[in-house]
Amino acid sequence: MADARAPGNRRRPRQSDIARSAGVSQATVSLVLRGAPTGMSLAPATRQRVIAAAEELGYVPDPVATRLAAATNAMLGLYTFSATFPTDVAHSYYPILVGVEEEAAAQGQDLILFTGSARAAARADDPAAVRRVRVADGCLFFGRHVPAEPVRRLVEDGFPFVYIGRRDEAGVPYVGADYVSASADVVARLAAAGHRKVRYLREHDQALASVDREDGVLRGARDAGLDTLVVRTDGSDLDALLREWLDAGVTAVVVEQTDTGAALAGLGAAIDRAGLRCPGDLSLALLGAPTGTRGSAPGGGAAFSGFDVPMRAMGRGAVRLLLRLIAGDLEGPSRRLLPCEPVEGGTIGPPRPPNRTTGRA
Amino acid sequence: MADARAPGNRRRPRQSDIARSAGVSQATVSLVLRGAPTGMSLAPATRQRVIAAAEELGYVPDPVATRLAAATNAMLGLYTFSATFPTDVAHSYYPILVGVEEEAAAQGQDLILFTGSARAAARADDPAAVRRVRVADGCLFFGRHVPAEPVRRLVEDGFPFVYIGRRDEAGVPYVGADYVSASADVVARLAAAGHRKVRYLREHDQALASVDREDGVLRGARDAGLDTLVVRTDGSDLDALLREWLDAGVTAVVVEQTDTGAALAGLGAAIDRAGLRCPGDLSLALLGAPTGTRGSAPGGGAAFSGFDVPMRAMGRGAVRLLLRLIAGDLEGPSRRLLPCEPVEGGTIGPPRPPNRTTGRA
DNA sequence: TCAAGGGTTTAATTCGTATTAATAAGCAAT
DNA sequence: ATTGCTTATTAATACGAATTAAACCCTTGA
Repeated sequence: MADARAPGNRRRPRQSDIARSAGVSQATVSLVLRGAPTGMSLAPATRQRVIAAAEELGYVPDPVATRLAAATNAMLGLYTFSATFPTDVAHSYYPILVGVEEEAAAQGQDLILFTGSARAAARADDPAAVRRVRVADGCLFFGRHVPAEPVRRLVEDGFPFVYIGRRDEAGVPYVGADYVSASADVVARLAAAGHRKVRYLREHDQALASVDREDGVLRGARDAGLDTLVVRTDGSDLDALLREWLDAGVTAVVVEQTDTGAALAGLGAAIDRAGLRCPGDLSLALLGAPTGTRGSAPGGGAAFSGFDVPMRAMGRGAVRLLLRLIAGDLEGPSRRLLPCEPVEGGTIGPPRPPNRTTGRA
Repeated sequence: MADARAPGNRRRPRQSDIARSAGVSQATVSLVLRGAPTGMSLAPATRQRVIAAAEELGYVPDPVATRLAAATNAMLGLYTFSATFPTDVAHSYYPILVGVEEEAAAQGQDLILFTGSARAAARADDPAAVRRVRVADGCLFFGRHVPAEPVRRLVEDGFPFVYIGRRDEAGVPYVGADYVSASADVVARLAAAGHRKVRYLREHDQALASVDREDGVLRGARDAGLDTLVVRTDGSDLDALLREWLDAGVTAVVVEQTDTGAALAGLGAAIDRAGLRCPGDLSLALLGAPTGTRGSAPGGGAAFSGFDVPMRAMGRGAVRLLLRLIAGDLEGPSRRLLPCEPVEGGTIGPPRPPNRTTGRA
């Protein structure tokens, strides 16, 4: 088991090889390459010889050994509880990865994707596997289904990590999005456009992101004095519900955007089947608009009105926060909520006059 | 720097703690927890005591130490030479990552993205930085601009690695796509549709992928006895060229798909400006069609005809090959070209009759 | 000449686990 | 009682680098 080396293969050079080659001790090699502590000096000639030998042999420090000796290795972990690179292009999380990668690269940090470990952990139902993240200097966590216990242990051990997305657990650092304010703001915009009767469509999911949006919607509705109702759906058979809403004088619908997009897809299908136009017949707002070109709404194909989740910024911010935690020089709070940019879009208009008839029977 | 431990929490338990608690040696603990080699037996009572103590203390093995002792670390590297890591889904290489991650996860391997190192290497123009990939058990390389020297060193050292994309250098294992056959096949399809006069538009790039496509086009044209000409472009000002072609009786154009997409974009713009329809006025074929929905062609918006680069399969295949190299049990060749799937699309039609006038003056 | 001092280098130890060679203990047979 | 043979356990060491205390120069100054 020990020998996984391909045949006919020189061993990776280590510090002792350099030492022998340069005629010094391993300790000296470490001091030269790692940098001597203040007050200790190396002879320039020695330094040169060591560096030359290291170059000659193609030495690269073993991050595992480095890590075991309690230093850092310029590697950040990324532990996701789903695929890191989503196969489905419709998957909405990848801008986070873009942000993480951008910032990590800018900071000279490499990235370890614990996809193999995560998969193994899930398959074997082995909560201890999360510990593997300790090979990195610190780790980003991301995803909905997170085993609480192993993460609690990481906190306890003082291992630096950051969640992407808000978390409730005490002492867990995170970088999230301020869904509450953003959602309230969307409702306020509907109110400003003249809407009085609004419905909020969400999924059955218990995720914090969903809870926050609902909180925001309710807060915005209360502040504006709107008639609002929260409805949960799995996205199927929304035709009757839509009809009912229209008959009751509802003029605007707010939908949450999730990773599955079930609620949105279901509503969109129902709107198309009913032959409704947006925002002519019905105003639509999306809490968390998908980025780029994929945001064409049903009933006319306009860009969704709503807000933009700053996913890329979250990724970047999480990396920055993590690096501060690793360095230990954290002054401010280790929990941050980033503001969501309002998206004007084209699906919010004035409310449809109650007398006008809808698309078709 | 040394202390990454949060203040005031106890050190996490290690094997020696269990040993003390159970009244055995550390070696025994390791043997119990890890499993003794065949031929060596543990007393059931001892085993019980050790397991109980480990449970009691909440022991979890330190993966860092485990790997330091075990020599292989179940980590595969991924090093790209492009300016930015293709985490953006819009990037044409993204499916490769999907494939790599899929297969790595399935094999229980974690993935190290050397984005930070690559960036640093590029910035400092330090070819030695590539050596950092040795922290992984093996590495995948990917990208057009590859510093030859450090890679040659890796070959020399016997470090297991695999290129994604064909390489000329001797002894470099790769998983690529058979652009030659696929391109020849596309030309054959044009010939079968009745086209006699065809132009091939490519970029100035010297990349092997471009060379292969041109070779394939030329081979296909020769086999079918077509009148063919290769034209290089940077994608700008193709209007005059397009006009010239039409006047000369050209009825089909083949374009290469690259990471920049410059040639294709330029031709598309020229076609749109000329008000041409595809395939009514001109047949189009794309060598390496973008996957999914992004492939709508100019002059009508049909899906491109051409072939599909099996990027996902390349990613998966590269991981599999790399693991075989690492394990050392390689029987077959370490160079593989995967076939490209032909894509029917809607931009190849019968040639336009020579008498009919084109879109506009 | 010896001691003191400063600049350089190294021996020794640490990190936590895996593994092997060696030891100890138990028991049967001689 | 001694040898021989299992079975159970441990001492010792490797893994590769970081770190500290100690040793080694080589000058100066007395």
